[in-house]
Amino acid sequence: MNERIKRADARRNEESLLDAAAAVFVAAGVEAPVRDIAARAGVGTGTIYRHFPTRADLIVAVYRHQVEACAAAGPALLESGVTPYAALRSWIDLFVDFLVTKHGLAGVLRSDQAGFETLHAYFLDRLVPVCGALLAAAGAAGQIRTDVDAVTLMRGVGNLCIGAENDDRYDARKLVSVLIAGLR
Amino acid sequence: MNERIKRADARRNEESLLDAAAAVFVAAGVEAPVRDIAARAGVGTGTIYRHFPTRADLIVAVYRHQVEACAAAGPALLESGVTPYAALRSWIDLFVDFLVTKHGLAGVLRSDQAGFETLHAYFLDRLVPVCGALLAAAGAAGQIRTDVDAVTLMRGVGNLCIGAENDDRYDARKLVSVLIAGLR
DNA sequence: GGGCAAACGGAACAAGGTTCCGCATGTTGG
DNA sequence: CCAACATGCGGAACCTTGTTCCGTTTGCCC
Repeated sequence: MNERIKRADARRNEESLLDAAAAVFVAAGVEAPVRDIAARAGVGTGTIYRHFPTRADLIVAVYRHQVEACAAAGPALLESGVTPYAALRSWIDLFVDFLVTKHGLAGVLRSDQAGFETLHAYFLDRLVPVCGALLAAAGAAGQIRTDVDAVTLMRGVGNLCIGAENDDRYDARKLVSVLIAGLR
Repeated sequence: MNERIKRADARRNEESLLDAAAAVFVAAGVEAPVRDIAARAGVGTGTIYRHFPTRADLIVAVYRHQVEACAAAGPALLESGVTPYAALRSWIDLFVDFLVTKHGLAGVLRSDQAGFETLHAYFLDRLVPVCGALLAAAGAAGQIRTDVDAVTLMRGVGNLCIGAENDDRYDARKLVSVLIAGLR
């Protein structure tokens, strides 16, 4: 049972939708209405739901590449020769950069609204193991306390990034760096 | 121009609404629908809006006492004889306890949805100066770095508390304590 | 008791996510 | 090349939730 062959128009539409969604997310944030994305892609709303069962799945699809890149960066940093703590710090920076530049993503990540479990689960499943490896290495090297687990740290960092974009009195990056400093 | 005298039924309804809202918030979280609160109080939805111009105002009214108590605790802690850093830490603990026990409050605090500016503004206006005093004292005593301002710290702590209630893999209190440790 | 401003209830509206279904259109066997 | 039909499409309709509006009710004061 390999993947079903889709009709050509269906594949084209899926493509358009991903492009449109990416553009709208940049312009209006991740919380942009589904109708706007459909309009931008030149399709009906029903078409979105045939390709992506829920808004969250669309978001996951749009950012999948970047999440994968972030996940891949973890092991690479660990093997790059710097200390485990420095690797952890750099990796967290990557993650924060990713979140902070995606208008509203962090906010929607923590949302417990129905339908966002997919999004949440994907991020956690993909990134927690990577973070865990970095934490374990730094812990084993005696550079940080060992009583903070990867899930908690990832969610904490994600939470700190919420709202970072529309308030210049709030400096998420600095707070994250304070938090990581507190791990020592 | 002292406050207008309200009709007896109006006063009674405002009372019922506050009670009902408090009860519903405990049972179903701060994000419970306005209609549920109205039903519980035995009034129409219009009545809510006559007393509280928006959902956020109702939330503020319900928690005003506790916020005031938290604000008052700041100066008290500073004068209690412990070091400024210990006072800061204790005060943050109070704030975290407050947030973590109010299902969904932290999340809504962060929300940039229209209509929640009131809520946001109230919390910040009331608590930031208190936090600022504690930070300044600890900074002057040379116990912490001085490049993190009160607004940022308050929002960071608030953010860390988001989602603390429905996920036992996430330990908001521990993260906050790591963050405060990172201030040293 | 009567008049009137204050307050009320809940229907109606707006906005956003999601579902549904009649119609259109690729695809494929002949 | 054509016809048959499964696949996919559009967008109206539905649901939930915040908010507004307005005809009706009710407390207060004389």
